[in-house]
Amino acid sequence: MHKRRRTFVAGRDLVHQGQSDQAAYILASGWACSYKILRDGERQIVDFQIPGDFLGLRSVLLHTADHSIEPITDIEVCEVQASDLLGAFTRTPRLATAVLWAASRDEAMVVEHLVDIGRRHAAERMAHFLLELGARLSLVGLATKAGYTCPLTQYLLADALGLSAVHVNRVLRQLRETGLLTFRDGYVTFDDYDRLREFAGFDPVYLDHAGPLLR
Amino acid sequence: MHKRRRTFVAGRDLVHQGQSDQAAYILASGWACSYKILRDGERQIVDFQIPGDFLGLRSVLLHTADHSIEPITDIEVCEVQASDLLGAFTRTPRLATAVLWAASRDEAMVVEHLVDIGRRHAAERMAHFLLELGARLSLVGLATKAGYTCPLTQYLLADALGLSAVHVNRVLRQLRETGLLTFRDGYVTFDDYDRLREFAGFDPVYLDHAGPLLR
DNA sequence: AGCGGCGACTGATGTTGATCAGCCAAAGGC
DNA sequence: GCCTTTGGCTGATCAACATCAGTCGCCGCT
Repeated sequence: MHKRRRTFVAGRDLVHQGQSDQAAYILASGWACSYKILRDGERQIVDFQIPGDFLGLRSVLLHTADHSIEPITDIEVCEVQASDLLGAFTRTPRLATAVLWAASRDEAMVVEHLVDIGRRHAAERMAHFLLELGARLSLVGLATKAGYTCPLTQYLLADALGLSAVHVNRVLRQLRETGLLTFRDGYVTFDDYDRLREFAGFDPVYLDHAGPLLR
Repeated sequence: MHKRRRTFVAGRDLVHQGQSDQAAYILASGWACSYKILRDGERQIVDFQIPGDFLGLRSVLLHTADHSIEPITDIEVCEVQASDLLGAFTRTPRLATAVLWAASRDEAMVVEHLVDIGRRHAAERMAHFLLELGARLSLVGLATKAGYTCPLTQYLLADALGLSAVHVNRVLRQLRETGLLTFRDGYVTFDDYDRLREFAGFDPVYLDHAGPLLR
């Protein structure tokens, strides 16, 4: 499959809401986020993408981007042409199953964020979110049970969790003071992983470590 | 593909959170909902399914159900065996693309619900949700711009929108009193479709009427 | 006829998290 | 050296929505 390596700088949109006939990308290094903007200027971040994640798959399949993607840090990606991707499915059906699996995993994460925002209060929500991120990062060797480096600002967390930046700050303080987790100077530390897991009701089955090809 | 026709009664779960090696279903008649239960008994409904929708696709691909599915009315479904589905992909790669498209559309809807709950206030949220449902129903001939019959209770709406049942009631009253929409006796009436659309900021591009095979 | 259950509906009270308004430290531009 | 920007942090006030505690009408049961 034809893959072109490209780099993008932080802050400049990679995919823009409403664009059509978009390429897809695989994120090689750096962090990005996918989000939607509403009429009134409010922003909802749907998910953060970390190295190894697929970017813009939905834009390709639906022919038009229903969301934007912005690099949070400078990033490197491999570009995958839409036609190449769809063509490869006919030649390698197993690839189609694998991509379908990846899409399902993405959807499961979005569902979990929906539950976060709909039914967990701010502190649980934050804890659950940072635990999920940790679990995903540890799959690519970027986190341990102790913690991970994390380039997110409190504003980004607010837009992802449906909170105000002010409240994010208070919630982080609360989590720090109760000895559950510390987020400071770009580093997340799990001060008491088990109690934190219990507090957030975090159950990582939906991240499905197994992958599409086992069984 | 082997398809077995089955019926289920309202209220008895079709798929249960944590089950593995589940079959998938295509909903032939009736309504269902997919939801997650939290430790504390709170429930978040992720989406409602209407005739023509795929049920439990994610459970098949991830090998284990991360959510439950409950029929809201008595329903009829066609059962599709997991092995048949995955086998068919290798014989008919186009089918894989079609299913991938369907999965992307599902994900786009979940994303829209995330935006609903994260960044729209209760009345906008309700309006947007009922408009989306109307748009989906009209694709299968079950709704017009005037309205549609809708078996949902206020409790179900509350669990879907992340509100309390009490507040759902108040919001519905408000929408009725401002002449936007009326939900009464199992029927949703759009009293002023254009103003309602404007009010909710509803833009149905993500429902992608085109389908996977055009272009 | 009487009872129990369910869904719609309402007023009073309480809490969560938004908003406003501001401070401080670090980093970069000129 | 000064000015501006950015991100983290805080107290005071306020609105949205939850919770509690009911009422009412309808239906099916015995």
